[in-house]
Amino acid sequence: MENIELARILAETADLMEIAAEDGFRIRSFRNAASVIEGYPERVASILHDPARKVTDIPGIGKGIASVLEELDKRGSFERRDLLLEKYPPTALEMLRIQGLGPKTIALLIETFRISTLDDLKRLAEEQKIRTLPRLGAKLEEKVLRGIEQYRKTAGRFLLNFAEQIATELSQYLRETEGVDRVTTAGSFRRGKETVGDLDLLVTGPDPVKALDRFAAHGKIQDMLAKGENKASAKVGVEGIQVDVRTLPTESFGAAMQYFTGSKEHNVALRQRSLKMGFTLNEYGLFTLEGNSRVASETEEEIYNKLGLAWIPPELRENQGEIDAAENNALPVLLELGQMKGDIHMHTRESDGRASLEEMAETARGHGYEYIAITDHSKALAMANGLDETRCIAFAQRVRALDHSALGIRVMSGLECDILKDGRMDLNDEALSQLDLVVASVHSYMNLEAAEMTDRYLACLENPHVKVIGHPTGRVLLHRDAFVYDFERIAKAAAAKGVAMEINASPERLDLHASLIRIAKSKGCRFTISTDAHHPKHMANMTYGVRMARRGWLTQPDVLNTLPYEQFRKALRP
DNA sequence: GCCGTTTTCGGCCCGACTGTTTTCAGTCG
Repeated sequence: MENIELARILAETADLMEIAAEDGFRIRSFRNAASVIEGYPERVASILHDPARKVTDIPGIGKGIASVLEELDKRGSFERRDLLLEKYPPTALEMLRIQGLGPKTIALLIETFRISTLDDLKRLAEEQKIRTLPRLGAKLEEKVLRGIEQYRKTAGRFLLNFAEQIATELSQYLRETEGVDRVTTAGSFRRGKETVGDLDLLVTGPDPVKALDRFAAHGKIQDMLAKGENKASAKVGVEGIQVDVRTLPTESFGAAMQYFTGSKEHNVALRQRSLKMGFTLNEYGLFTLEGNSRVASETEEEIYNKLGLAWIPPELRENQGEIDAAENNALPVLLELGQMKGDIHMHTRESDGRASLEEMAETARGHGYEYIAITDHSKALAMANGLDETRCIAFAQRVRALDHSALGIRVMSGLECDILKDGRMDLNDEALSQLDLVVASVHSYMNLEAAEMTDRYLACLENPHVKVIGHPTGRVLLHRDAFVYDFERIAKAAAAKGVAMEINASPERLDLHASLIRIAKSKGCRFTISTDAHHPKHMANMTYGVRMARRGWLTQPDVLNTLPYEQFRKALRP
């Protein structure tokens, strides 16, 4: 079992334990173990199998969790979890995802009404049964109905990092098939969309059909939906992500890539263009309307070129002006991951990070960065152990003392400072003035009316110490919608003040999303891309932020942290 | 359940909001 799966099962068990009202500290230990394992640089299962090693050497793993891990490794579950699942339906875990419902209410609802599905829950709310229970009322019923709707809207989609893990694993596996040359990912994953509904894998080679048999034999296949000569579909893993594998003759590889990468809108526009030019385009190639002879099919470049277009990077294929740009040779030279010179939003153990500043600096060096900024939370985020003025100043001094010589990389002393309800900063100007970089973020009062939220951001921009707006819309993918406010106005004001907009690269956020990036750019904004890393491992998420920037048509000069250190400092709001 | 020790127990992170209450339990971050 992979680390991420072990982690997921431990975290889910913690959820069930919470519903069962077990000891809070024990629950926290399970959660902590899950997060440690998720971020552990080595395969925990390998340590379990190595008699010379002990999992209890991993901090956060003691005797109890060690035996749980052993049982998990052997049979995929463990006794405590089995007992909990007997008592509560697995859908109880889904109910926890509904905003406004917590473990106590869920336990009460399950015990009182014996409900087991989300539909049952929905019916309870509609029939106004929830309000018959003590301390629960009409407002909660409304909230539950809204919450179920939101949950259903996002179910069946997966985060980019999860999709990437499955795609990488299956591609490597299929590539080992005899007769297979090439396995590539198409679809929304290739376009870098922030969430992915299903994965499309394209297989070519002299004898690609064997790949379908091999796919069907993979241990993670839960449910084989279809399998024929050219295509197989299956639900994969406990999460049930749908994976489609298609086999293709080598000569139609380019056409298939083009066709299955999409988007649908881009392809429709491209096919219309083909018809006008006397061609027809499908997944096998570009053909003449008269005589049906093949014009192009082996590579995407060929197809685009025959249609009078420059090759269009997948991230732009949304029919949002890219076809015109390709026709006029006006496509942007998109930002590349290798151009990033620093990561300037990250946390350490000083607030809610999991590593020391030295460890973060070392990992950043490994990524080849010239500089980083340490931006721990401010005091309003009490649960994250946020810094007050005194701690902030002391920590900044410590960072300064270590910068450069001791850490081998430029380290800026920064802060992710909360924007209070009225737009004031959480820490006073005296403390903020001592810092190299203040990222201002909203973490509270997220449901303000649009006008009030707009005023809040406008007020925040007035503070001269604010250099970057962190995760500007607050969205959490598959979980929480973006804040509602006048984004154009804020973007314009930020551009005028020289405040950069962050593209938060965390796969849970990917905030800003592409259309807002384009709006902000059109208003004159510049950007930073940062991972918001709470663990050294998270610094690798930069790739997702860059993909999002590419979807927003950004080029190297748009992004401040592509600049060398001195220039970066000068480019920040003065 | 983990950890650290003044080492086999006792501490472990908590402030604020919401909706229901009329003093607070549950949820969220």
